[in-house]
Amino acid sequence: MQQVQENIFQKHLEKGTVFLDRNIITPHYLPSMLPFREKQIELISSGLASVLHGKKANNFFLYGKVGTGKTVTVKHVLNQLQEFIDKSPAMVDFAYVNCRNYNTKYKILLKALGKFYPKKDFIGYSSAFVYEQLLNYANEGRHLIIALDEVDKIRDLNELIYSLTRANDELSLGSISLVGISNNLFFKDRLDARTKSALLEKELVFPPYNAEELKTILNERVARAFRPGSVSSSAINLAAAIAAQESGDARTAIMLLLRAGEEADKMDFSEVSDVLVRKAKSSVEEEVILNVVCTLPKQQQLVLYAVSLLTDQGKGLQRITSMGHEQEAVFFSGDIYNEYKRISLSLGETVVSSRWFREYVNELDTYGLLLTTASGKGVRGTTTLIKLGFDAKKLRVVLEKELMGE
DNA sequence: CCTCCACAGGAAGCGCAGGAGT
DNA sequence: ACTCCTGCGCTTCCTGTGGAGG
Repeated sequence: MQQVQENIFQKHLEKGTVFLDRNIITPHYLPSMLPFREKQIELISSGLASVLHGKKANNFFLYGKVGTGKTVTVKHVLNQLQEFIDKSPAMVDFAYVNCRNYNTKYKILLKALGKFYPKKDFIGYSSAFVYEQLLNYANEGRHLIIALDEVDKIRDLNELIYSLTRANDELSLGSISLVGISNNLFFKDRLDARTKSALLEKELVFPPYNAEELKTILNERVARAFRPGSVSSSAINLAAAIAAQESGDARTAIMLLLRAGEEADKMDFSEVSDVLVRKAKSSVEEEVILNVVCTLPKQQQLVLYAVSLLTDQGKGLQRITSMGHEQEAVFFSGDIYNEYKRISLSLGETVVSSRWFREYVNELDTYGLLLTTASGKGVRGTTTLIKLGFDAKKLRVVLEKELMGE
């Protein structure tokens, strides 16, 4: 009697899983339908459609918080445009650039040119040459659209916008238009007037999703990402509710279900329940924080560490609330500065002036890592009260790894 | 009331790196 | 290869605000 030896990988394939197509429930997945963004899609596509009539398109500027569908919407519109010009060729081309990775004028132009001339390699050529090539490409009568995701990350944005608007004046045929995307609402203030009026020709706001909308989005994804019936409706509702409460962020909602699904597989459960979603909550939160915190400059990490250390040690001010006395982790900016100085010195890091320290605090505030309030009345004239935006213990662990890891 | 303290945030300026012009 | 220019990160200085205390 001959027994067929099973391949050792077979059992992993047959091992139960709640997923049908895990890829669909990741934040990178590009869905073909974008519920609750019909208006934005319509506005952008009608604005860009003028390139099909051989005219320059409007410059667009889109902003909204993380996970409000800015990137997905733009990619969706561009995909549709590609499909359209595949069928009925037009002198139109576009490039999508994520400026987190390509954060200077030169790198961006190079990246765009790489899309326009897939066969050529421009690495090593001068900035002026690359710019000329781009102009030549447009001057053959092409209308170009360049989408700049995370525009606020560009170091020499004024320079870039100036070059590209000037390019349009120089071109006899063709044009170059921009679609800027940002989640930093304050970054507009850092631009000079000329750049502002050029880039902000048409502005579009992406509002956060509410719990109902998130539910619809999740339901649609779950139907294709998971096996039928393997996700309880209470799990979906909870994931939507958590994400809506935090920030209206579809990315968080999707990550919650992804992690909950992975946990279900690990435990050999056949259903993703709300219990697993709740369990996934802290690990997703940590992931989000970790991503933001790790990309912070060292000095800002030190400031953040000072606040989390003081918070964790329970040294906050005692404040009187309507509920009576409560220990709350609120600090004066001066006390944080002293703690920051102490930590930096002991780690052998440079110590910045208190003026610059205040700039760091403001920046951490815009990321939501710190919550600041003007003291108003009752304390030390006008000062800033500082509170931690996230769990002190978790932040402390992450930062200690970051700062003292090596 | 005046002065001092503790701080906010604007303005000017400084050293540096890197890109452009020659 | 060299200067010149420019933007960036930062310090220094300064004006303003408002409570605390003499």
